Amino acid sequence: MQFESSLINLILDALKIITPDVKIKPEDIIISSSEDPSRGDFSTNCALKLSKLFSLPPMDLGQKIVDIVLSKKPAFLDSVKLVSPGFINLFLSAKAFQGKLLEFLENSKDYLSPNIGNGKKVLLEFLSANPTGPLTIAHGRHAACGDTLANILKAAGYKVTREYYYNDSGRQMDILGSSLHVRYLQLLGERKRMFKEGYSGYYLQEIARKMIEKHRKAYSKEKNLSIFTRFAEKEILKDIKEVLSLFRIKFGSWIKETRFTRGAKVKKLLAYLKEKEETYEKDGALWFKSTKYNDAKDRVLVKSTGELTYLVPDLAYHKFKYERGYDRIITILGPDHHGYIQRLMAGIKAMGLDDTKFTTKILQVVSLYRGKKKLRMSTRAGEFVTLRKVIDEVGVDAAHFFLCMRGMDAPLDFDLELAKKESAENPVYYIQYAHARICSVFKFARQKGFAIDKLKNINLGIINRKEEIELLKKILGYSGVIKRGAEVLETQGLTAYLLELASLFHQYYNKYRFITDDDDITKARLLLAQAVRIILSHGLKLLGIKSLKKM
RNA sequence: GCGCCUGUAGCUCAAUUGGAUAGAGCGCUUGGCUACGGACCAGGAGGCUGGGAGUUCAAAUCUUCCCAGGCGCGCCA
Repeated sequence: MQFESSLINLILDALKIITPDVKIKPEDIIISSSEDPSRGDFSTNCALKLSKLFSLPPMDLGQKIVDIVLSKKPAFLDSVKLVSPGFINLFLSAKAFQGKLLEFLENSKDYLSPNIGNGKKVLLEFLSANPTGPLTIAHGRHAACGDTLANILKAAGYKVTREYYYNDSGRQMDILGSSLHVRYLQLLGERKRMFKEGYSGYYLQEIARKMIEKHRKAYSKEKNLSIFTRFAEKEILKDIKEVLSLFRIKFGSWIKETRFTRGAKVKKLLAYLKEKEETYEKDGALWFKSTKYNDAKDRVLVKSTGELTYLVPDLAYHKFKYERGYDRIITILGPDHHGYIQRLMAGIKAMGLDDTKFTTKILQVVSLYRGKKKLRMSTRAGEFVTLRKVIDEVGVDAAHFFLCMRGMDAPLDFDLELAKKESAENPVYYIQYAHARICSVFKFARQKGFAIDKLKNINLGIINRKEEIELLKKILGYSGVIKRGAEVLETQGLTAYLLELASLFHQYYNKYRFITDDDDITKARLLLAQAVRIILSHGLKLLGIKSLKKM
């Protein structure tokens, strides 16, 4: 069991003694680890928070809690101190920490995975780039963050499905097909110019070349351009999947929009909304009363031409998400979609679905720099650095780390030149180096006759130096980081934590030796290093980064 | 104009979601390699958290008004 749980129970018991009839839940007691040693190992603000409920001044309530806790003298506590304005600082014994190290090594799973998910099913939709061009660095951020978030959720005990939804029809896809058509005819020698809205990127020329290789002139007189759309879609998706595979990311589910544009599903959905009086007709179009659900304005569902708007298949898609029985449905969207969320939410409510299961996260933009120069990006104009190129330049590991390093709602500056120039001092190398260093220590230890997996009769009482306790505290804090990441749906807590852990390890390494003349000390310290290694490796894996034995 | 996001050290960003003295990295600067890997470590300088008012034991965090930047506001997708 984690220290926090034991401490919460301790406080709860004390509160029960003070006033038996006041009901306090474990969630009401917040135990936080202290960064300043003078404030103990952990502290709680419960006396401040609960002072009104108990109608006692914080210091008085705090004193009562402290008195009761002290009277019990639990073995793992050294001392308890009340500090103005009402914080209670808890000092744990070194022995308590030593015991946890042993527990960690014997059953590390419990300390790596907080299990707040309880096997609940989560659908995480992310990336969902339409197949109109190669993936860019912005897509890379969606891919890296989404994937790591899925890993964190899984580590926290959820069952996660990664889903990719894309448009394979509609105006943009038509333009894509027409653009390929132009390139195709150009390559066959026709004098034809790319139209204004067309996709003029180089990749369509390559795809046109492939089409000629495969079909020669067969489609030179073709009037139905959907042949071209399908061909482009297929090639671009192939490229996207290839890059994702390079980027070590795998989706469990790929969903096409056309699945929801045809057949009975749409008719049924529209009929349902009509019956529930969520719609009305105006100017020959069918409107959705989304303002009923806090949308800024009502939205068209069926255009006066009889065509569907984007919203309709998307609503059908979200209904499909619910039909598959997920407990939570999370979608990561780009900032250009934030205006869309309200109407989607409105639709979910109008369809009678449980909107509390549904969460959207907006992932902010990435600006790519080469030194001071900002690189402009436009898929249509074909001006961009592809994700593939970025991976080539800075490597998969560094790319993953940098893209997961910032909060989702903070815009990210990604400087290629800096990433290359600094590659020797990259944070990701700093962490990987800590891991490699530990492996190297183990190798040396083995030569001296200490095999890490065969250590027995360890006297962990030797682990009692300030730096060692600090490392242990950090180690034990890992599952809390995972828990929090799963709660707030962020990746950057994990990257920050791993940097801190690596830093503590490097500090320790520089100050103390692992292999010493004293066998007991050697063994105990090797076990400490092993715990650090297990966490580094686990955390890096969640980030899609390799743990290296040698660098 | 309306809506969303952002504003913290020279730069890029944190801050246990309202906690105690606001922290890292880069850059700048002073030091440290005859033992497990120097891709490392120890120290220093650098702040009115964009500005004002409010809420309370406690505000970078919440409310409100300004200022600055980004994005969105189609019978596009």
